[in-house]
Amino acid sequence: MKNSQLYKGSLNTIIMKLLEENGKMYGYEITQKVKAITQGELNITEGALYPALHKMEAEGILDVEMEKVDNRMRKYYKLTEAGTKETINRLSELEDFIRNMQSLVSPKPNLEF
Amino acid sequence: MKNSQLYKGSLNTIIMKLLEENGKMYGYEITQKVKAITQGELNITEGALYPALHKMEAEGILDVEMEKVDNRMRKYYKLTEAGTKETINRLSELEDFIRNMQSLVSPKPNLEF
DNA sequence: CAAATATACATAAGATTCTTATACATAACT
DNA sequence: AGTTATGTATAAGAATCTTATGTATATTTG
Repeated sequence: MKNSQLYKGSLNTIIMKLLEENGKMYGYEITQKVKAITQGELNITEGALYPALHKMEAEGILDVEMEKVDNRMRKYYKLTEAGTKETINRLSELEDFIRNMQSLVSPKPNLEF
Repeated sequence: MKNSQLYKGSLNTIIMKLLEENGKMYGYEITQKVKAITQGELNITEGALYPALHKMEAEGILDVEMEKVDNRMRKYYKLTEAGTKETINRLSELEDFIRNMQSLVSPKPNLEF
């Protein structure tokens, strides 16, 4: 994804959130969207992306729909019903994660005194 | 660490930040501190912690100091000079990471219109 | 007082996730 | 004609973590 190890473990959540927002997307589109949103800071590699998509499909999180555009094949992915539910959990976990990390790096002043 | 995959890759940053803040700490103390700060949400396992500490020591990020307390051994870790510099980078990366993740999950409204 | 829990460190096997490299194919640009 | 962009795919290896186990002392609890 980039040099920072921190993104490890966040790819599925990112994909699910983008699909929740955009209905359906294809792999290459996801990489470009993420690059655009993060202003080039986060580049998802194909070696990480495609296995992740395949796994989520196998798990019943995603559905696939093939489409031929400009003589090139596209595989559109969208969330299944179970995937939509799981996305809610993932986003909630992400909020907790961010909150916990912020607590760790910028501890609140002790309000008891 | 917990059930959420999101913490994967953040352990070293957490350790470094705690050591920057507290001067020196030993392994068990780190696990308890993290548990307290996150109100029990994040539990660092020994299987993750000790190899991480040993690796950072080997990389010159941490220094070790043994101490015997109550007839039990403690290994205190503290940041080396190089470790202190690296901590600044890591914390900066963490800020970027959190900012990017927030952009991805809660995209800002387009201000061009 | 015996058993369980807390304190304290350590490692090994396996799972998961990612990087790096490679592969194939078409379209567009230079 | 060659490079870049678009588009998907996989395989080998690295890195990080989980789970399980091991050792040892101190404290609490039934």
